[in-house]
Amino acid sequence: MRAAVKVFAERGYFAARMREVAESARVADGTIYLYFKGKEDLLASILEEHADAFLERARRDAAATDDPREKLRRVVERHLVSLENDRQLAHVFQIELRHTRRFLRRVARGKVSDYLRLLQDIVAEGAARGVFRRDIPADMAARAIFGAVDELLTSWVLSARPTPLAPRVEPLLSLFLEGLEEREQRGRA
Amino acid sequence: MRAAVKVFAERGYFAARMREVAESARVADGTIYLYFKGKEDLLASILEEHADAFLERARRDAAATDDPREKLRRVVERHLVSLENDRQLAHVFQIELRHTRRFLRRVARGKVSDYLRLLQDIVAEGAARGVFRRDIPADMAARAIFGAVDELLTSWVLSARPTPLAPRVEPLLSLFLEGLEEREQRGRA
Amino acid sequence: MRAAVKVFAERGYFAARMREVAESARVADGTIYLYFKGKEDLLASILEEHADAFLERARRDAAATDDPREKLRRVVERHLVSLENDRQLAHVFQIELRHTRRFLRRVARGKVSDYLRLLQDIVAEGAARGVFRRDIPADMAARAIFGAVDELLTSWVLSARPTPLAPRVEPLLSLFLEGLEEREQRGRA
Amino acid sequence: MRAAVKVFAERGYFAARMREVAESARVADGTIYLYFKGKEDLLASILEEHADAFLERARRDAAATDDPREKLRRVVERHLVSLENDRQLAHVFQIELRHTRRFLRRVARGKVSDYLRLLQDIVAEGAARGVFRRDIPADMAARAIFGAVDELLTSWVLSARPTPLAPRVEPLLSLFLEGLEEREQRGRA
DNA sequence: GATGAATGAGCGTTCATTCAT
DNA sequence: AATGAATGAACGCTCATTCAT
Repeated sequence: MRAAVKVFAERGYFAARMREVAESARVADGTIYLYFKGKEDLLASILEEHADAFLERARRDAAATDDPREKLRRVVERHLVSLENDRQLAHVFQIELRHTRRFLRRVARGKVSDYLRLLQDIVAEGAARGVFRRDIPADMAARAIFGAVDELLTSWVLSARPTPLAPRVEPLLSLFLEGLEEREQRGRA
Repeated sequence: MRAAVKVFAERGYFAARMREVAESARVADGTIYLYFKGKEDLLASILEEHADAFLERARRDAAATDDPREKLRRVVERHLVSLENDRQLAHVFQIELRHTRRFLRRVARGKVSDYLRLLQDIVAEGAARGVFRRDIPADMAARAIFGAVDELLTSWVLSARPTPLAPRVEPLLSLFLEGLEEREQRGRA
Repeated sequence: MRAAVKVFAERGYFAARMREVAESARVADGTIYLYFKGKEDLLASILEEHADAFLERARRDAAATDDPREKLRRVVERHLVSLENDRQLAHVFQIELRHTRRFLRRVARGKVSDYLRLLQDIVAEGAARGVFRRDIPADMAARAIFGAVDELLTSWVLSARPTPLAPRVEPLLSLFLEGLEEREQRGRA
Repeated sequence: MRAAVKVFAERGYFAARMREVAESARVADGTIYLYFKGKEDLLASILEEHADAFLERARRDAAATDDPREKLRRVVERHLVSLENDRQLAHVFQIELRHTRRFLRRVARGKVSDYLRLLQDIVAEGAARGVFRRDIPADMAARAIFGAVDELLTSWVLSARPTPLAPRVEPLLSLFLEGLEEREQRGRA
């Protein structure tokens, strides 16, 4: 699977040949099919494995603090840092995972939904506690945050000379938080 | 080209057959090649035509007002409404345009850059005028806004029962603007 | 199709490569698929074309005489001579057409049924006219004759130094006719 | 081997997977190769085992009587009944054994030759004794009889609702014998 | 300009067989 | 003897593109 991430990142999913994946993994062509149903299943498995692990960690990060603002910060940081640490995986996640409509709809979007729900819950919780504005729909806020982070990562992946992502967390969060906070919270922020 | 949008939207770029496009356009297979270099050029041409038209309109929208906040509002609204009015085109823009790395990098991202520059200029102008915060990098703000709108559109395209997009403009703008504004502006907002 | 008969006869259906067929026909690989659905359809088409033509001629041969014994003679002769004149086709008919159960049952046997019916009708007519015995079921007699001819052809196809088939018609017919004839006919035969 | 007969009969030789045979025999994939050289050898072994046993019994049947007509009757009956009692085996014999030219020529036809020789010897003996006609070549008569029985069996195997084969022996024999017998014998028959 | 018959390169996957354990 | 994970050769078919008409 590591070999597949490498080959998919280097050549792109469609240009990648199963033979290349096999060679990269130092196994015979057929061996791949003992563990994966086919090329698409290989891609789906990469998603599953890493997305689940990421979601798990993100949920734990969020649970480790009480402040919804801090929860958001940690989740976004986790998102950016996870993929910054593995550029090949980032490539696969930001580009290769979006290839066919069917795949996007059935597989990739399932994981995105889980992630969006996590963000949405944090926002809704903040709204319930009076920390965040109530007039912004939580699902839209979640989607906006995800979209912003996703776009940041895509441009990072596509850029020839990528800049570090960690320093982006603060300004990005600041952008969203200052907007999400209730008036009275602003003095404190 | 209209036929191509239709077929690409219905079947997906890779599943779409040039023959289907030809049939849909009621011409012979070879005729397409009199006007387009090939399948990819067909996709690129769709992008070119609509992206340029959209950018043109968005720039005019922005130029029609002086207030940077209002500029952002009009551009975002133009973006959402343009694609809401043509779901097949939206499909192609949000999904099919992102298929191969090469295409994404060379073609699609070129247009995105132009669009990002428009947003960035508005943000920078706002910052220069003291309407927007100066501590948020304009390019990052532009990317965040584009990412949020893009994600909104993607989920709209993928959703089975899409909700109208126009009502999303206000809350989305509010989310970003309240965060982007300088402290002293907030009283007024 | 002639090229396919050649290649199938020389290499066998399974060992035959579509590329070989294409080369033999001096067309590109893909061209075959403009006229045939696939490899199996190519085989089926060979059968259809020749079996129908043979049946047509056999029926005409039979209709050209009134004597059931003579009808049988002409049909059997037509059968043997048709394939003796085209050893490659004979090969395909006797060997390659029997490859998969599904094919045998659905395609090849359909034509055999038509042929058996022709033989059976002749036998039944002879029985009705009192020329042939009535105590031999016509379908069984038809199958026995077909089986005998078929076996003769198979061994001819498989033999390294095949002997002419035409001289076999008389003794074979004699073998069957003497048995099929009513007692009283025998004096004359 | 029993497992192989079952799987070959159910799926066909080519569609049969060695794994299925192994599973059906409740052994591991590799175990088959301890006893058979490969898939084709497995098929050949099935043929060997049953064909030899059949030939043995057929020869004994023939030797048990003196009358060439009775010899033929017993051999044909043995042939039909042997396979009628084991439909899966019959399937393999009538269909699956004829798949590749090489196999047919080298393996299957060897046994057929032995069988033809048995029939031929009976016919020749009958001719020598004056029981059968001398003007019918014994090898052709043998082939005709074999072909008729073979065709009977093939149609029985392919038929969805097979009729019993035993009652076919008498009419079939009658068909051949009446034709084979010398004039003077006919009064007695 | 328009046609559409012909092209032919390109590849995921299967499965009989092997062999280290 | 038995296992079963690993092997890797082998191939039918698709479809974007071309070009003679």
